[in-house]
Amino acid sequence: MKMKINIYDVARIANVSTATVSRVLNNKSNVSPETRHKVQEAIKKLNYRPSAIARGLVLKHTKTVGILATDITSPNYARTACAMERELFHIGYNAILCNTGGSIENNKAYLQMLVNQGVCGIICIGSVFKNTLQETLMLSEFSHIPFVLSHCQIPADNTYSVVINEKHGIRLCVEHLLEKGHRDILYVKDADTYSGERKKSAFRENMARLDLPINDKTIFNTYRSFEGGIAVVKDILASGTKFSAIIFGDDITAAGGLFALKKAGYKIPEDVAIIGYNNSPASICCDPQLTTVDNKTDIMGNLSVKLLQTVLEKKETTRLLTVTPELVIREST
Amino acid sequence: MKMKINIYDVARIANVSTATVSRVLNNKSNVSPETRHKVQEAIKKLNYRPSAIARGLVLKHTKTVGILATDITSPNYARTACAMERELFHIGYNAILCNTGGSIENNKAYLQMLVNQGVCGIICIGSVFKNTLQETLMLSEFSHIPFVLSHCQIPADNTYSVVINEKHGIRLCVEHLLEKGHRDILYVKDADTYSGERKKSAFRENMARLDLPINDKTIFNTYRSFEGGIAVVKDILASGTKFSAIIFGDDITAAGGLFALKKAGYKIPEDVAIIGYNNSPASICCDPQLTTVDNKTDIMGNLSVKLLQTVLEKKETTRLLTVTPELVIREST
DNA sequence: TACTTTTATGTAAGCGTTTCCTCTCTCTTA
DNA sequence: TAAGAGAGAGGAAACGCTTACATAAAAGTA
Repeated sequence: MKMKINIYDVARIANVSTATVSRVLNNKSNVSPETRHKVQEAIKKLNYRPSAIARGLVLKHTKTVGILATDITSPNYARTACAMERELFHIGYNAILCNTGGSIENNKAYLQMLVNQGVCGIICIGSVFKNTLQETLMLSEFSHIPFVLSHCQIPADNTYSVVINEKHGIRLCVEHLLEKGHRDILYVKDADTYSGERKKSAFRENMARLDLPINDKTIFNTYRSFEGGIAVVKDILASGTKFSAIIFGDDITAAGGLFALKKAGYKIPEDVAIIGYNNSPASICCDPQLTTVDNKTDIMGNLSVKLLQTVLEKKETTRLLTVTPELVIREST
Repeated sequence: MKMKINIYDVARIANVSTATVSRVLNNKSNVSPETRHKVQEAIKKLNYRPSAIARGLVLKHTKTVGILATDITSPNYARTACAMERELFHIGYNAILCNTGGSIENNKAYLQMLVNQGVCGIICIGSVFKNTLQETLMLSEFSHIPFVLSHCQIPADNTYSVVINEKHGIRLCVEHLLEKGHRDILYVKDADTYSGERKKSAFRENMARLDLPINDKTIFNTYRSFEGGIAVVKDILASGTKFSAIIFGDDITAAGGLFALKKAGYKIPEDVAIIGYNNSPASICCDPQLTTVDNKTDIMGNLSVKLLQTVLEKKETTRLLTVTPELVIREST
């Protein structure tokens, strides 16, 4: 019993050579309409599907791209990864998912694995990758394959970036709070990533630009989680800093902060206004619902794929795409 | 300039045949220790990595498995998919991610694509697949590859299942509420899936078993979302049904319900107790925090992969694994 | 009409592995 | 000492495709 139909079977049935079958398969010219039709009939009759593996072997690459993420459990990354995969499938590619967990060794192992699999491109989600990639990408074994970096930039010939304008996101927050009459605004940084750093400095700049008070007691640090939010509010209250609004680096941290502030007797938004970041599902479940910044992560995913596509088609393209976040105003401000 | 090192290069440097290199690569016997060592040195020296594609061609399959999900944007699925991918990588496989969006055509297209890619197994997350798969899997083109179904069962030779005991999950909810003194318990079904159906009937059974009132006004329907939760609470209040507790099919729906009840002047949990389902990040952000059921989705992911692995190794194995959910008691009850 | 060009098709090599088969050499054993 | 067994290694085919090259027929050109 024959396991799988191959191109020879089709050639035999259609009474042509395998070269011809291959030509119709790949929509090459130089095939007469009648022959083309004959071949297509044979394909249909046999229900033939070309083996992506065999094709990959001769072409030295497959229509596959690797998606490297630290952890798609995080809602933003999940949204991005999902959008990417959809778009990839739509244009005939498929996606190998890699959750590196942020470890450098894993990262390298994954990259290695991806090139062995013959991926034609790699997309990285998240700014954590900057560290690893910076050095790794210089290695010759990766230099031939294009990288699209979502959320970070690296000066290497084979990298392209899609970034979010965090500066603008923070600016929207600060200006919104100012409009609402707040002047004593705090910022909570909850991640040691490049993106976290950029948001923090954007906060500084905007506060300075608008002549709002800014010093070493207006920025607090914690870790991204509900508990991290609770902890930082404790710090804030203990510090005795004067404040009427807090911007958090992420919704989940904001949710924890909100929780703690309410427990401490503050009314939100009357006593203190709160803004989260990332517009995650949780932000809507808070009471009051969180004002937050939507990072358009799905759009970033789509754009990343489209960028990669134009690179793969060897078309002229820009190396950097910037998307603009939006403020989602809800009850907490 | 040579693009990539191949097995011939290694053979040449080690002064052996490619057959021998292949044997050490695959840890076959019949290689003398000295030869093995020579080859390993050559591999290290050249930094050689065998091509997964070429290997795939001769083996007719790659160390790749497809993960079919409707939408990994949903926190549970993301958690499962993430756990699966981690475990797969750990045992040397990689994962092709597929977000079908629930459409039957997509589903078939994805399956087709996966077999063309030579995956050695497919894991499906979610009970939606039952419909499509039931018929599709009978097709001979899929019969040779093993399927692991997370969340559903299908009577086909090449399928294996990992399911969650929803019955038990619901039982925990009802008994917990009964302990708290509730008798008038409502159930909100928010998904037309097999799993949704099972939870609903489990609710019926448990209410009956415990002699609690159950009729056509104790079960309500809506769609899974914050808004769906708001809408169903409106329905419930309009129906005039007597109730002191509500179990929702999902946290996000519960969050919407909670929101609506508070707006309507109910105190939670004093006036009415609420239980969600799935232990999603959002459940912790609600005020009061939601009591919910943890589906152990990461464990399900791990088990799915392990099940697949034993199948691939042709070892004897059970066709069905059941995991037991846990009640997470928080403030809303 | 005789030529060049274009179009349609076939032949066969090659992509990088694995593995079956063969061969040689050494070690047993009668 | 000769035959047989077993271990270690190599030769070469096979996996299913693409494509450079070759060839033949058709079409265009003068």
